Amino acid sequence: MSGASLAVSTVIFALRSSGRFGEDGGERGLWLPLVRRIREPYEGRWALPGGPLGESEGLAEAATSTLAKTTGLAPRYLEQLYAFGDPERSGEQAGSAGKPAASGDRVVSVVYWALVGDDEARAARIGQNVRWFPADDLPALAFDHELIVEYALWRLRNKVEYSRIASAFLGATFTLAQLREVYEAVLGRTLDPANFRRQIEASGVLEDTGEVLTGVRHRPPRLYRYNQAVDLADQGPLGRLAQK
Amino acid sequence: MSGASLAVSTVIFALRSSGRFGEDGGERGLWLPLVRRIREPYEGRWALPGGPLGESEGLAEAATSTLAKTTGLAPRYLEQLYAFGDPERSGEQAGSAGKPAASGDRVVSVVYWALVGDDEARAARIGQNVRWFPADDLPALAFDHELIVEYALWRLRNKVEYSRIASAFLGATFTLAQLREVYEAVLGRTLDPANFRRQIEASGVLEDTGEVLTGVRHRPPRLYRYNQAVDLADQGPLGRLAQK
DNA sequence: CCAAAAGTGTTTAAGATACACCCATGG
DNA sequence: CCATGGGTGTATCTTAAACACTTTTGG
Repeated sequence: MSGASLAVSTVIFALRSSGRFGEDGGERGLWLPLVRRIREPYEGRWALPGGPLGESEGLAEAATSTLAKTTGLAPRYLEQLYAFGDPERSGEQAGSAGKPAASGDRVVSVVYWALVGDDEARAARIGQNVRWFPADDLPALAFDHELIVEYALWRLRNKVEYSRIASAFLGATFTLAQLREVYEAVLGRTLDPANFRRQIEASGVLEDTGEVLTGVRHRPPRLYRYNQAVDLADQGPLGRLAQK
Repeated sequence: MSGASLAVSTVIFALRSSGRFGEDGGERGLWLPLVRRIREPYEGRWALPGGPLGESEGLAEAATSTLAKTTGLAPRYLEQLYAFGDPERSGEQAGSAGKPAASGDRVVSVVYWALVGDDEARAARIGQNVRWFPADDLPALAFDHELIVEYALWRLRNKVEYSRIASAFLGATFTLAQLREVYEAVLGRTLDPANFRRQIEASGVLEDTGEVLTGVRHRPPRLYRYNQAVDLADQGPLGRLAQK
């Protein structure tokens, strides 16, 4: 009936220090895992993890299972990005040295984007054909995956400014400085600590745990947690559907 | 390979006076065309227009062709809304008297939303099983289409505030009052004419045509057109892809 | 001249930004 | 007591909202 087969792919973001992945220190930045293609088309190129949609699987469910298979992680946040379905998107890319696909295999990809926690990503099991890359320094990708990653980054940077998704990169409790560092890394610019504090407090998304973080060689910062009543990401009527 | 067939549906919005469709006068409001289902499941119920994805058709292309088949219209604006693919979404709805679907026919729907012009919608050819309904007073719909329409309305109302999509409801040139009426109808509240003028002027999306609209029994208003250089709807990296 | 909507000006309030300054802890 | 980041106060700038007022047409 339908003229296309259906796949689900996921853009997975983690926030890590910019040295080698798994080490501490240095600037924090966004990283994402890619898988190396072992078949034509684009054999040998890096691509977004994904796979065909299972018979009785929901779309978000398929994205979650891809994420688990690739990294062994569960997403802290998951949202649909876009459905890509141009007939030519499996073919050659302009200016690319990649091998063009044989035509006839039409694939529509429903793409999700996910955020995983800092600590969890560190412990992520990594397979033979899986590697993490800095989001701002990617190799040439298969298919139209470069456009997809670019769009996912754009969505993430927009959304971090009007929702509380930044919390997905952190643990259950955190200091305002840690939260601010997430914002700074995602947005790529520094923020005034004083004004950041006021903005977050005014938004009402934080709760004071009453505890402080000790062991630092300066005044101990308070620990906060996110207010459960505030939705992780405002998606309107889709809210109940998105994070079930 | 894939366990689901693929369909493309479209939520089509027109802005019309709230009397009977095709007449003048009264409040302006959003209307949308629905088609009556002539087969199980949900036979006799109203549903969003749509159909299976053609073999060599792009997703947006399929949405446009559905729109043409249903209303004879070309969209002034078209954007992907969401891909719906829960395995149970073809089944019965809670509290509904509709007939549940036979299971086994899994359908993933990529849904688009479209805006059509006032004047064009008036001349739209209407088929036997197609009827326009006010967006705020819909009958019970088939499948999960009520949720889909609700989400489309939410997106439209959000987007009208930070993009220039309102122009899609108007002709090539228009007065500020006409533009304001579009905003008021979509948002469902009145806006201060003085402040509206300043906001729009400050945003830089309008160009003065130098002409005025005559024949009104008060001071003739200026006619404006939209600045081509400003993108119709900011979709970031997808901009080039969205309106091609 | 009058009604009606176009268009301008002004006042006020709210929000964002910049930055000075005090606080509390480890060493 | 000093260095360091946590946390507070405040002056300033920008933007949005409310609303009085002037302008220009048709009747």
